[in-house]
Amino acid sequence: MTIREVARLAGVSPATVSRVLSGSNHPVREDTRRRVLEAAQRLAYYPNRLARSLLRRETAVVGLLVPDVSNPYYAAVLRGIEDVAHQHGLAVILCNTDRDPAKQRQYLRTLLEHRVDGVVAAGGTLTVEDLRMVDGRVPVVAVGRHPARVPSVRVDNVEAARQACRHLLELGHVRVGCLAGPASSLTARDRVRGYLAALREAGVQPDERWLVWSEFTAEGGYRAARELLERCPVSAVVASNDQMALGALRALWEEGLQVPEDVSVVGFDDTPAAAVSVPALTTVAVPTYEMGRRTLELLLAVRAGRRAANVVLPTELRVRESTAPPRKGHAAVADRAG
Amino acid sequence: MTIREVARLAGVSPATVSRVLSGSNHPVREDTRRRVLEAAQRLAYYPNRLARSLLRRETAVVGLLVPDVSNPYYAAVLRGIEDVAHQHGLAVILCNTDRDPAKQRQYLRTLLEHRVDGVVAAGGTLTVEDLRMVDGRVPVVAVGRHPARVPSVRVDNVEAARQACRHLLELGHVRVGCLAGPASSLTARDRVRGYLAALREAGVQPDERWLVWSEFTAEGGYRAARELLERCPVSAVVASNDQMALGALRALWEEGLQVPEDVSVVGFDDTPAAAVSVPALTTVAVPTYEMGRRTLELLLAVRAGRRAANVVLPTELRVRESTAPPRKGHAAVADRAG
DNA sequence: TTGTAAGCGTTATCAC
DNA sequence: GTGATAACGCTTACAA
Repeated sequence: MTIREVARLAGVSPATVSRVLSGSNHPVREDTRRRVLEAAQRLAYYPNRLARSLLRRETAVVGLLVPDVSNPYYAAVLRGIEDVAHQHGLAVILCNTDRDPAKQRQYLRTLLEHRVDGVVAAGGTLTVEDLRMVDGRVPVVAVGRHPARVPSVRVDNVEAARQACRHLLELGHVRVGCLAGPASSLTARDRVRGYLAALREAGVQPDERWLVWSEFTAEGGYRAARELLERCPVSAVVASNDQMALGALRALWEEGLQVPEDVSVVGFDDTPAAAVSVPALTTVAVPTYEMGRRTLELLLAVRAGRRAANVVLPTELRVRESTAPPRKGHAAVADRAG
Repeated sequence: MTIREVARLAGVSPATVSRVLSGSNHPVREDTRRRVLEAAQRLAYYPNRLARSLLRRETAVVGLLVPDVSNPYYAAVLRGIEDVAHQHGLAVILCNTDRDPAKQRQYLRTLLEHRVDGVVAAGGTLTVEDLRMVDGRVPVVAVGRHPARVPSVRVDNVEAARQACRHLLELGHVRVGCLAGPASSLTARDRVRGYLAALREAGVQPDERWLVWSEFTAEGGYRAARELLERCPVSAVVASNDQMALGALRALWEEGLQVPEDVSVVGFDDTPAAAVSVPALTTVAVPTYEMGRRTLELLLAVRAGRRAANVVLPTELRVRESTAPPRKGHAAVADRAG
């Protein structure tokens, strides 16, 4: 089923069919157009984009490199990206890198071979070397903090974490723990930096035992919280995302500690689960979906040769039920967690 | 940067370059091969798959139609699909249909135009009409229950829900509510059927007030649970997925009801959050990731013309902390929820 | 307003 | 073992 067969059925040349079907603005007589449309319809003809792309040197496909879609954070970003892509008639190829440099290079190679019109890198895993490989062949943009110098959309995680920690400090907490994401993640590191900054600004000397590195998962948060409780007493905890916070809630509960009475907990991202947990999580809302949308808009801008300014989206602390002032004398915490 | 330039630099013909680079088994002298590889390396040459695909009539791309990636269920399935695809050198184009028939048709059209080598449909949204459109142009397989007759990978949701409900019945519950997913979802309907079947098998006449239809989200579960509590007292609830169950936990807690002492709750899917919630959710584990893997393997089989038998994967009830026998006389429940 | 023909970058076929 | 050449299915000068 090719353009020639449609042309034959409609009694016109392939060129005319192309002009009708490809949305060219070349003039075509109205009834010719109708005949072509009808023929295409009858034959259930779908133009071959490979042929078109080969000629036009653009594919209307973009690639997305992401550590792992099953992480709700990236799933939300992806959704934003895909929505805007779809609006603009672009298809999205998904690549799960697992933060593995070799895997990522391999994906990048494939995307290049497919001659994608753009690449979106999420999760900060794109190296300078990767970027050299891509170099001018295809526009690249990033979501979230990134080592390589490419246009990006992100939030200020340092500031956001500082805000979260300050909330705790203002409630009167002094011994504030931090359940950090993997140190390989720039986002995780930024959130730790904000946490530490808030402490220092409040004149609190951070105790290194307060900081536990772990994974961005419920299980990771659970383990980190247990580790923290073993190390030393704290009256509050800032987790690096909501799943970790939820895991921490569980660990605290297992130790017989009440949230927020014995220990306050703040999460990050404001995923749907945060609002319905018991207690509902105080958390820093990160506009993940919107970040995805803006990222693709940025890519579109770069592709069109327009000026592409980096975008920093705002975060917002949502105070719910998991934070409160510390107990008067929180000996109880010290005792249990000791 | 084309194959001719590589050929020129290596001092050979394009044909030879192709033979070296495309993994053909046509013989090439060892040192010629080396020269070609070197030239390709030096020029950072990436073969153009559009040209290759046009000729070979296969693209090494598959399309995935899914209601919404930000739903963790589909994200997990997608991850399984993408992993196997990647292992076989296939790229995956992601399409979020939002269960919108028009949107889905549009995506299907795009996939057809891109000449994908296969289509995976998830979420049971593929209509018979859609299927006719695709008809023999490209293999199609499905994950989950499906109206159209295509090879599929699924679990027996009726049986799984029956198992969940029976667990409650065996604990001694009689008034068992059901928080159902959207009636537009075949999976949701199957889970309701299993729930009803278990009741009938136990000689319990289902009260229609026990069944509340809602969304597959935490918010949906929360609302459905509130609705149920307003309607009539129940001592147990089977939710149609874990997020709904989590939302129900919250609603119950707001009413001052203890889980599992006052009301037992069972979830569905066994997402990571289920294990760390308080109380930890009793739930029916659904092998989402594995379903994704098997689905792509099925597609590969169909594509290769091999026999493609439908796959039904097992589910497993995981009893944790959210279910227990009902209170002796559960007047308390009736009172509060009345 | 329509048609003819060249060519996008590969690979398969055939000759050498 | 290697090279010339003809497609693959479309779009776009250019000609009519």
